[in-house]
Amino acid sequence: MIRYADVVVPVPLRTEFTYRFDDTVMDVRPGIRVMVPFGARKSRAYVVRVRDRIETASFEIRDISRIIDPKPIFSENDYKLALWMESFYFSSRGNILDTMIPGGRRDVSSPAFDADSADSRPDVVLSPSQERALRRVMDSDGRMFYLFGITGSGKTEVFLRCAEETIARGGQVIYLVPEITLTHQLSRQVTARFHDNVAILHSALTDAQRITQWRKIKNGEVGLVIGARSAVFAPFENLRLVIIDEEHENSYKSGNDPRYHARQVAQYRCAQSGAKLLMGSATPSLEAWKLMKDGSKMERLDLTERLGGGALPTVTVADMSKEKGMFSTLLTDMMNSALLAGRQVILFLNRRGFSYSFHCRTCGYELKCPNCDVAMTYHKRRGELVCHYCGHRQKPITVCPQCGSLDVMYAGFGTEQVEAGIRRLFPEYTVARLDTDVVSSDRNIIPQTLEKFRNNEIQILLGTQMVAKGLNFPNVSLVGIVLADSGLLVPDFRAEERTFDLLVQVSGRSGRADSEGKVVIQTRMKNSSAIEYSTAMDVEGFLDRELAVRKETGFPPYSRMINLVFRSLNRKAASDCASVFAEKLRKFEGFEVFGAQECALERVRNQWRFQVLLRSVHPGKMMDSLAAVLREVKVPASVTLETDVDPLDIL
DNA sequence: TTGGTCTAGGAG
DNA sequence: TCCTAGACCAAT
Repeated sequence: MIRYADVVVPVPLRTEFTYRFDDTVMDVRPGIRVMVPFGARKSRAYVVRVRDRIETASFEIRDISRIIDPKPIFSENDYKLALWMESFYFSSRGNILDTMIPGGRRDVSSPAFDADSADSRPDVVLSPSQERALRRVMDSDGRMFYLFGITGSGKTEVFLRCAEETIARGGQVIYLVPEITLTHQLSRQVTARFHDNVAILHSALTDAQRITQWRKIKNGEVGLVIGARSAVFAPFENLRLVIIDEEHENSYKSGNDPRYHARQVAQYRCAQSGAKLLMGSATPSLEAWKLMKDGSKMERLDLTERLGGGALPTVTVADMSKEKGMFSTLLTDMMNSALLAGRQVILFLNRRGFSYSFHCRTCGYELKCPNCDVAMTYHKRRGELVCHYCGHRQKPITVCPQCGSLDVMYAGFGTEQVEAGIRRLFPEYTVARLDTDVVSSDRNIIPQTLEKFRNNEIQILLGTQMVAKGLNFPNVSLVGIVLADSGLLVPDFRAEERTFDLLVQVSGRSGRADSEGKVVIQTRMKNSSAIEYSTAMDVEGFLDRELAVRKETGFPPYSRMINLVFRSLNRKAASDCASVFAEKLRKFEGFEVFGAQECALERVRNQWRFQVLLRSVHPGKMMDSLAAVLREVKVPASVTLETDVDPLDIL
C-alpha cells in the first residue's frame, strides 16, 4: 500500500515535510532515519509520523529513496523534547534532532574501553551526612536535590549509591559530568562497579561507536549512562534519575546552534518521565543557589565533613600592585619552604602564551589580530604571534607598525613566561607545564605528566584551567594563583562568579591529605568579592553577597536574558539587521531591549558582530515577542543570527 | 543549510 | 552582449 511519512530534514526550518513510500517495499516507521530527495539534493531525514492518507496537497509529493535504520532510534517523547527545545531555544527541530541523535550509521564493535572488572565495589562506609543524603534522595518524594559539599566530601560516592539503588529498583540513570572530568578516574570507578551495565559516552568515540552505544541504551541493555552534556539525551524509556556532577560548570551549556543547557533539558526530561534530578557542587551556580534559598522546589543536602581528614587550605593574598615582576616574595618564600620540605607545588594561570600583547611605548599602539578585535599573543617557543580566537599566526615584530618606533614591549605574561621565570628561580627542581599549547602537540601528555607528578618526578606543575579541576595529589601542599585578575577584567556580569569558582576549585588542590594546605592568590584587585570570599573559602558568603548584587542590578537569576548576536562579513549588514530587530522588539512591552550595539568582541574570524540584549522578569512575554519578530523579520543570508537564551556570557 | 535562479554592473 | 558575484528564494 502507498503510505505517507512526515519527516524532519536537518535544515534551519521549523517545519515537517511529507514523503510517499510503498509499505510492501519499505518498512518505514516513526523513529527511523531515511534518505529523501530534497530540492536539488539528497538529504537525511527523521521520520516522525506515518499516515495512510493525506489531505489535499498543494505540492508534489516525492518518494522516500531508502531506509537508513532498520529499527527506530528515537521515540515520540524524544521528538516532543525536540519541539520543546525548538521553541525554548529558538532553534530548529532538524538541527536539534541532529544534536540529540548520534550521526553514525552501521554498528561497530564496542569502543576501546578496557573494563578491568576484577575489582568490584569497595566496601566504603558512608559518613552520617552521606547516608542522610542518600536516604533523602531515595526515600522522600522530592524531585530536585542539591548535594552541596566541599571538594573531598564524598559527593561521588553518594551519586554512585543513588545510581545503584535506582537501578536495583528497575530504573535507569543518566550521570552527567563536565567534559574535562571525563577522565580515567571516574570511568574506572564506574566500570568496576557497574561492569557491563554502563554505557560511557566520551568524546573520543567515533560516530559509529556512538550509535552502537545509543542502540544499547535504547534496547535497555544498560541501566546507567555516563557522559558529558549530550548524554542528557540518552534514550532511556524508564528514566528515574538524572545526576549532574559539578553543576556550576559552563560546559553544560552548548556553544552552538541549539544553545541548550543540559540542566534545563534534564529538568524537562525529569518532568516528562517523573524522574528525580540530583545535582551537586562545592560552588553552586547562582541559579541553583537561589532555588535552594527559595526552598520549595529544590532540597539542599549538605555534605560537611572532608573525608580523609584533610582540612581546608589556608589562603593568603599577595597584593601585586605593591610588587614588581611576576612573583611576589610571599609566593617565592612559600614555594621555597614547601619544596624544601619535600612537598609539591601547583601554579595556576588562566592565560596561555609567553606574554600578553604587543605595545608601543611611543604611540600607544596595540597589535591586534587582523581578523578579530583581540590582542595577539606572543608564543616564544613557536616564535610567533597567535590569535586565541581564530588561530591567525604571524611573525613577531620589533618595530611599531604605526609610528615606526623601536621603543616597543610585550606586556603581560602567560604560562610560557611563568615557566621560564620558575626555571630561573628554582633551577634545582623539575617543572612541567600543562596547557592547550603543550597538549595539542601530543595527546598523551596529560596522563604522562600527571603520572610523573604523582611519582614525584616533577615538583612544580604549572598550568591553566586544566590543573584546576579534580586533580588529587596528596603531596601538594601549596597552590599559587599567579594572577587571579584576568577573568575579572572581562566586561560580563558573571565575571565575579566565574573567578570565584575557579579560585575555590584551584585552591581545593592544596593539602588534600593533611592540614598543611596553603594557597597564595596574587592579585591587583584584592577588594573584589571573588578574591575576598575565596580567601576565606567562604562559599555561602560569596553566593549570598553575589545573589544580593544580582537582585539589585536585576541580572539573572532575578531576570532572564536573551542575547541576539548578528554576525556578517559586512559590517553594515550586521549592524542594520541588529537595528531592525531592536526597533521591532522595542514595540513590545514587558522586557528591556539593549542595543543594537557592537559586541565586546566586535570582530571574530573576520566577521563583524552586533548584539541586541533582552532582559525581563516576565520571560514569557519576552519569548513570545521575540518569536513574533523572528516570524516577521527575515534575516538576510549574508547575516547569521545566533539566539542565545540564558547566555553564560554576553561578549 | 544548500542549490538554483535572478539581476545589476563591469569588461569587452 | 556576455559573464559573474552577490542577493534572494524554495525545499514535501
